[in-house]
Amino acid sequence: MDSETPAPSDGLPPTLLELSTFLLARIGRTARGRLGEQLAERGLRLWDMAVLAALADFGPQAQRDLVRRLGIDPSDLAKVADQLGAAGYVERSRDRADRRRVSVSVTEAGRALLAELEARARAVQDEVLAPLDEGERRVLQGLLRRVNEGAALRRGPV
Amino acid sequence: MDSETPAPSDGLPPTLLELSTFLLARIGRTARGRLGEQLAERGLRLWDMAVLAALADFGPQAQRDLVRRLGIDPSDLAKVADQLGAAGYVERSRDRADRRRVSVSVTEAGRALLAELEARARAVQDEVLAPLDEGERRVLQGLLRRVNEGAALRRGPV
DNA sequence: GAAAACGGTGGGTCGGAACCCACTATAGGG
DNA sequence: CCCTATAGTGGGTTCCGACCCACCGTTTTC
Repeated sequence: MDSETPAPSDGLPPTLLELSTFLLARIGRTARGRLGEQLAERGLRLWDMAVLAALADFGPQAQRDLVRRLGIDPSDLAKVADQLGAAGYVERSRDRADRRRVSVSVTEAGRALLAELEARARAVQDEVLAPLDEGERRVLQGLLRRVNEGAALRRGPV
Repeated sequence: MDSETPAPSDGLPPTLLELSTFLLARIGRTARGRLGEQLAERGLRLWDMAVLAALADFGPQAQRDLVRRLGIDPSDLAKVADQLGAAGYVERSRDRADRRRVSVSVTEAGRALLAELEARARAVQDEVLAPLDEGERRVLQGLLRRVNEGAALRRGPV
């Protein structure tokens, strides 16, 4: 099943294990990597999922709004939207009120895709958080939310 | 102080915020990034710190042991060791018993550097975990340790 | 309307991390 | 001895994410 884990044969330096920073970095990287793999199977990347989610949650909006909301580079968003559009997951139309703007919306196919991606993300969660029981996972989730909201998060990435 | 946070102007899609995977990825990335910056100020990268920590915690050892312990690529380790050696943070000598092996050990300067890096890492922690009080941080740390030990972690990175 | 500001694109750079291969030197087994 | 395996090195390649600039069309301002 998971015979391909040549990971650190465990004996990571305690000095590092005591640093939450390191654990967060390490575990976060795992999560990101695994999720990335799942998305890659569909030819997608993290930003694609983020954009779909934003559209599903907040409804159709101009790219500039997505840019602000997600902190993505406008130029990069253009590419993502382009690809999602070509695949039929989103639709783009120029805003009639302000023709500079391009309004983006999810299609049905897009919603379906997002649902599938969510399922995959949860599957990854189950793998990564395997050592924790239900209650503990909720606690973790709560703490992570607080940390996430607590400002100090880095610019840029999802 | 931290006026340069053009981060997602907050309004990340709830769909994503419900996924621990995403929060872990996002927060982990922040932690990694911030820590990376600190190390960069010294011209170092994460691996350098990991290697120093491993040597400090487990004593002098051959590169092959570091390779197994940390899951780093032998070739990459060679480069890291090289750089650390040149800067005087580690010493390398051929093992007399088996002259293929290169035994690596931290110098005093190396230990001092490691101590400083630890301090910086803790500072980063304080920033990132700002929203949590002492008790919560301990809980988080405990959960992260469990997750980390719980196998399913990805190969490779620190 | 001319000039400045804005939304969106296309094209490209940069840096980091992981990975891989070919090669040297040494060790150890038959 | 010869042959294979092991330890370490040097020199790459590849991939990705972030970032940046020059540019077009549109809108707003005066």
